[in-house]
Amino acid sequence: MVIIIVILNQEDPVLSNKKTRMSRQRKVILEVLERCENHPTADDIYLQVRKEIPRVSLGTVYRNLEILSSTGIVKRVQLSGSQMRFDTCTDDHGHIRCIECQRIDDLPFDPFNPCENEIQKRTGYKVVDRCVEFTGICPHCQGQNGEDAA
Amino acid sequence: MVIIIVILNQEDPVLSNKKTRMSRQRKVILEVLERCENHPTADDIYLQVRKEIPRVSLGTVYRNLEILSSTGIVKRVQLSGSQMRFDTCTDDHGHIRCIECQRIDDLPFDPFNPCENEIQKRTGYKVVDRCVEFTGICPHCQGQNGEDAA
DNA sequence: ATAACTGCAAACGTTTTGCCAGCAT
DNA sequence: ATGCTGGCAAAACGTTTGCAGTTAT
Repeated sequence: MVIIIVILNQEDPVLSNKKTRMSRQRKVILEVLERCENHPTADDIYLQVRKEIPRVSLGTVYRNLEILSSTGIVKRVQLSGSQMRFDTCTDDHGHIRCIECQRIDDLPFDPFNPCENEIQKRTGYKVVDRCVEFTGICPHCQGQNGEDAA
Repeated sequence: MVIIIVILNQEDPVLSNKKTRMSRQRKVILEVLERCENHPTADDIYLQVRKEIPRVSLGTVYRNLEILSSTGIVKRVQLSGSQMRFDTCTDDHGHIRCIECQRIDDLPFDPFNPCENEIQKRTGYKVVDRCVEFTGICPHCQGQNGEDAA
């Protein structure tokens, strides 16, 4: 993962266009994002970063997430709920959220590939992206209250 | 579509549980929603309703959308962009948004049905809902600036 | 010197809430 | 009389922005 940072410092074509520097704040934000499994919100990230840089501001977190996502290193994912979420993994994949505990997991496969052509054919749209969220009850929560869940 | 309203007045089991009345405002909101093709935002709906009930408030629109969606008559759809969108059609379907003109169309078929079992099997989640948004360029916009789009 | 960056605080847009009055049962 | 409802205004919430000072090149 450090590779990303090194690439950035060494004139990554995408970032060098934007004359972007790898500040301490940005580095930590990226590290948090890589460490985090659960598609954190900006505020989640802020709280994590604060452990390391106590005076960091939420504005800085948002600004950096914006810059990082404009480069494609980070992906903003709009899932249900009122907050934007962020993700380092940029390949297409869906998400599944537990309606009990709110955890969000990645789908282990892409359910859409076979559909894009079909969509293009039937709607006339030229498809450029997709975003999917399933909701359900995760195995753990099914265990906890199997009666409800079933 | 009026059927819905009639049902509501005649003690629809869902709504009668909630002791919900069909007020003029709620009726108009529902009508706007049924007339609207394009997954309107609360504000879109507010502006439409105001044509008929000039003193209606935005709060009322939100309150009613909340009530209607809790009964399942209306579905909140969280798509990209900062605003919630609403939809009368409650059967599962995906959406596709044009990145040029922002219009949103329904997908003419459900690309997920075959996936749910697979997801359940592979993630252990019990799937209860799904939400999908594709983005692309609609046929109209492809025509307008085919060079860009292609 | 320049340009990117930060923290802070204010502003912004969307949604929710509290209050009191009105209306249907 | 009760309780769902509406209008209004304020609050809440997530996010963005302006500013002045700091840091890296």
